[in-house]
Amino acid sequence: MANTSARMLRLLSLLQTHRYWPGSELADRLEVSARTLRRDVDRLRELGYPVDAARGVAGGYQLQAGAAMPPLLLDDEEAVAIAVGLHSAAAGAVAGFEETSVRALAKVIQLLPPRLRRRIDALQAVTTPGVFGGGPVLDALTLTTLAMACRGEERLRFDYAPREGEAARRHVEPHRLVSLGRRWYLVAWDLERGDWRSFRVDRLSAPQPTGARFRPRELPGGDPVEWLRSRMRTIPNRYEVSVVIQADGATVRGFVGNWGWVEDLPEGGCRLRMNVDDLGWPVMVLGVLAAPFTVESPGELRDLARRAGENLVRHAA
Amino acid sequence: MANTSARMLRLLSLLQTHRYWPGSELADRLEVSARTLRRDVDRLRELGYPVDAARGVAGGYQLQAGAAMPPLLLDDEEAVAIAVGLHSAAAGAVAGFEETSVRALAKVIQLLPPRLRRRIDALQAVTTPGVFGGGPVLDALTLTTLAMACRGEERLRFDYAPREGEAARRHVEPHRLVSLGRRWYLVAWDLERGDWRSFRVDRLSAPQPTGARFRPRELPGGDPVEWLRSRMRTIPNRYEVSVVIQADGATVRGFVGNWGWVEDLPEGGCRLRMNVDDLGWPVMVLGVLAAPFTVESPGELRDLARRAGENLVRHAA
DNA sequence: TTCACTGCGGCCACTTTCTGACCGCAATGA
DNA sequence: TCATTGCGGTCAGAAAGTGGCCGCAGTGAA
Repeated sequence: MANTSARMLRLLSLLQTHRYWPGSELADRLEVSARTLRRDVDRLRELGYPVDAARGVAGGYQLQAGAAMPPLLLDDEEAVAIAVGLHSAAAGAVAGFEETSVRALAKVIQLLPPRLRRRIDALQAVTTPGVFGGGPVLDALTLTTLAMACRGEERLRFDYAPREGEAARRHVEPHRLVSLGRRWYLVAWDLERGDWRSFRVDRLSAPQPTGARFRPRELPGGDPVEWLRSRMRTIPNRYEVSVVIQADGATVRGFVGNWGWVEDLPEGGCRLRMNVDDLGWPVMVLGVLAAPFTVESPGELRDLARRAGENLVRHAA
Repeated sequence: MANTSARMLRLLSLLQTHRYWPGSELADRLEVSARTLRRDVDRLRELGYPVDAARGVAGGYQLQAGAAMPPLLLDDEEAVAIAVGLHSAAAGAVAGFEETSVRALAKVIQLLPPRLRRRIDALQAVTTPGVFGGGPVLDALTLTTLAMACRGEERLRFDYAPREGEAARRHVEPHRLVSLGRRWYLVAWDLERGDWRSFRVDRLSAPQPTGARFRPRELPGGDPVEWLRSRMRTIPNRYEVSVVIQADGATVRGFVGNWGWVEDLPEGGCRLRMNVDDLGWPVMVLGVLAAPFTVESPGELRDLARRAGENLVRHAA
């Protein structure tokens, strides 16, 4: 039967790569009779994959979008592209998709043949550098290891360097990875302390799944993001930027994309709000927009902008 | 046999989502005896998927990375995350991966159930806004339609508005999508003109696969990217930026990531090179680095930086 | 060390499915 | 009109999948 199953997969793969296939060619490639091919196609249809067929002189088969996602049969290139895309999405390139991307990435990485993995590792750190300074640089491996441990409900040991105090080895039951304010946190049950804790992933190193599985405990309140947020409230460390800019709202919006909120003002111009760790980014935006602006908050942004401006003028002579 | 095949896929899916599975549970879920499960696992192994097994009291099965990429069995969330990640990678979020990402995206989109497709469409244009102004905004649908037509070797009609002259309907045999300098081009055999042509994707609209398949012709020289580049040489429109910065090379590198090349200078500092359409981006970098710099080229960058600086100083008061 | 647990794989008998060959039918487009 | 191509019924022989049984072999806790 390995034959049949494998053949079905091959058929699906063929249908996925080329849009149209004449039946005779498919039968040829699969090394079966046309009758059997028809039966295979039927089987696919029974499994819920909608295979269209066209009769007549230029007939053939084609796979259409259906109710369920068929198994994706990827070649090397595609697998790498997917991993890389998820990588950058996990790093925050697409706001709101960090966590889902990491989960998907963990799955892909786990299955990726080593030779492809090497190609991706070469692309290194998860935090896309260059978008703007923000966010600590993380090891993709660390992040996906954690994601896999969460998914697999597997205990975990790692070194953790808290803000104060000494680094120490921890032993936890990982619960969820949460991306909050351009930082990653692991929410986990600390086995030694017998309580829920959160760990900043960038302070964590050498994670090792122990292999021991566990039955997940219930997090108080249920929602890890809420739990973490309420925990973080005591340590606010971000800037609330608010700037009025004498420029078209649409232009500004196009510029900051989903890294900020732009509100059109009735008297013309717009107000830009951003939440950032690092004021470098708003300064960049102001610098390149080349439009009059007024900083409402924070004061530090004003100083930073002035200094940046002076630096530019001085050296652009 | 639909049973067996479907069961194998389900087994693979189970092994992909949870890292460890006790055999009894798998057998339970698949509604077969333990003996048959063992056989199924064997079959997977025969197909090349390395399933590890652990004996003893906490035994179980687990899927490992193997030589080939197994079929990815995705749930809704993951499929969306992958599409979104590829989206942003196709838009140039990860330099050098635009084309592969579009190819992979085309495959995913083609298979995506409509309800998921809607979720992704809601995320709109392919060009991630906000990274910096550059790049025209493209419709993801257009791009993937083209990619699918290329892959499927299917003739295509579309409206094309050349730089000069009137828009007209074209009929082509699509060959390859090429991303060059933050723009997308379709390299195709123009059926009316009987010659190879390149089309800027952002000037192209209403693409429609005709359904007619064709046997791909050979592009002169073979390499579409080279072919296109040599064609473009007559119309250069990018800036070659070169700036010496009195700052640590590593810092700068961390900032510009793969949007530029940083070269450490023996006398200290570094030289940053970038290829851009829009000088806004290098100005941003210079602005936020807050380090002395010297613009080597182009002259326009100097002016732009000065103006941006003056603007910052004036309004940051 | 012992013992319970779990995976491994041979064997058997029975059942189910798969396969290729043949057929006539139906849709398609030249 | 006609060649082409997909559809699906039927048949008989071949191939496979299945559950139940067995003893064996690692593993880790008591």
